Formats: sequence, C-alpha cells, structure tokens
Amino acid sequence: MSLRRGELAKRTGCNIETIRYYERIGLLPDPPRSENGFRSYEERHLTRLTFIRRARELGFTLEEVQDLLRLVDGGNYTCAQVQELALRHADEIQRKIDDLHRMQHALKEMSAQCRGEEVPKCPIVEILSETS
Amino acid sequence: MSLRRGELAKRTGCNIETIRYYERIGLLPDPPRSENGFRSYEERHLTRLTFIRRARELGFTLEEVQDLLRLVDGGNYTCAQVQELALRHADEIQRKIDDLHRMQHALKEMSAQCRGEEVPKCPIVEILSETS
DNA sequence: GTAGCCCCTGTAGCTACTACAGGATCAAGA
DNA sequence: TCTTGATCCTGTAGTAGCTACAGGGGCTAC
Repeated sequence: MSLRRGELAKRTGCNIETIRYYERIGLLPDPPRSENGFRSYEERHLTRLTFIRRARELGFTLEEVQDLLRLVDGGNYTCAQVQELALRHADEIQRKIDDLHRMQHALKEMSAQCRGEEVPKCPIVEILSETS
Repeated sequence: MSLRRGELAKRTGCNIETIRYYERIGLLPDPPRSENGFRSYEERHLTRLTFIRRARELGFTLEEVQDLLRLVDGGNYTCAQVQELALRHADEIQRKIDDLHRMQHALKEMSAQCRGEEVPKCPIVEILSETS
C-alpha cells in the first residue's frame, strides 16, 4: 500500500496540514518519498495516525499521546514502568468514562422530559459539577 | 457564598487566568465586584466553571460547551431542537465511551501480560485504529 | 500547451489557554 | 506606623495544537 498525503488525510479524517505538523514534531515518522518528492505513506502511518486522531478526540494531549506511543514503540521501558504507565492511563480513562456516562444520562433525561411545548430545566450542569 | 478569583480557581482546579479568559469570551458571566473592585463569585459560577472544566477534559471544544450551556440556560430553543441537540450530543458521547473502553481494555491487557522481564507488544494502537 | 488537480515549502493566523509586568489592596507582624 | 507578603487588578505577550494561505512544481487529460 502507498498513499499520498491527500489520500491519507481523507481516510483518517485528519486535516492535510495537520499531518505535516505531526511529522514536524516527530509524532508521525517521516514517510519515504517517491521520485518526484511526494510523501508516500504506508499501512503503519495510516494505523498510527488513526490512533492519534482518536486519542485527541478523547481529550488526550499530544504529550500523553506521545507517552502512549512510546509504550507501543517499546521504548526503553522496564516491565514495571509499563505496568505503572498503563494502569495510570487506564485509571484516567475510567474517570473520563464515568464523566461521560453522567453527561449522557443527563442529556437523555432532558430529552425524555422534553415534550410538546415544554422545555425542561436541563440537569446536565448540576449532574456534572458535583464539586467533591 | 462569595469567592474571590483565587479561591474559585483552587476549588475548580482551573488556572486563575483561564477564569478571566472565560469571562472575556462570555462563557462565564461577569461576577459582581466588591467595593475594592475584586471579583466576587457565587455558587452558580462555581457550578458552571466546574462543568466547563469537566467538559473540556472530555474533549468538547469551547464552542460545544457553549452549545450545551445554551441548552442549560434555556435559550430560545423549541422542544424539538432541544431533543435533537441533546440526542446528538448523547450519540457523540457514546462513541467516546466506546473508544475509551477499547483503549482501557488494551492497556489492561498489556499490563496483565507484562511480567518478569517480558514487555509485551502493546495492542492499543491496533485496537483503536480500525479504519472503518 | 494549457487547465485542473494535487503535491511541495515556508510562514502567518487561529483557538484555548498561560504567563508576566506593573501596580493596587489588605491583613499581620516588627 | 511602616513594611512584608499574599492576593487582587489590567493589559499584553507567549505557547500548544492546529489550520490556512502564498507561491511554485508535477502529472494527466483534453
């Protein structure tokens, strides 16, 4: 498989300029070039970029994404470090899931209570803003 | 209840300057001022800011947050619009939850397979990068 | 051979913060 | 009473993570 930049952008839903940006900051490896100097992406670039986009949508920073990718790339981690990192991320993810569930519940409740001309008071802020 | 900016920042975990920024762009209502000109926040500011921070952590843009808050503030929405907006957001949230579950599963699996000197190949990218 | 599409590089602009400078307020201690 | 330190005020500049645009080149198709 070999993709040009535009094709990769289309398949991942990523802005074409963002791809160049990720290469510049070292998040995406530099792809080989064809004779005319065009970038020529492979399967691994598609996979990696898809992952990055998903993780970003889920609210991870680029630094956190780098962190996860280093795990994947098998940087010089000991097993204990891998476990610690993985479990720390898993905990953070659980918190996100819990918050999303609460938000979703609030939105569905609101929508269910909404009938005819009646617009109910939306409970989403109250539900997601317990401060302790 | 009446809080100054620093106290509000502490309680919400929000950077003190970010509060001013949210006021400037109209996301947080301007608080009343005490005689000396200091901002004096009330319960409603605390609630709203906590919500904003959580929603941001979950990957919603400020524009999406505005959108949700207009629902809450009972802007001039008809019931049908409220339902449509609420359900659209609920769907989006479900997708995020699914992605997070997949990520979490991958991280836990990795951590479980990791023993002794053996660092396993992390499946997180593959799991979260199915491209269709 | 020229029109249309996609690629290249460099650079500037935007969103969502974050930090800093320069100055005022205020409570507490010497 | 004076000073020290913490917190506040405003304005403005810097950073992260994109996103857009300018100016030019490479193909393919009529």
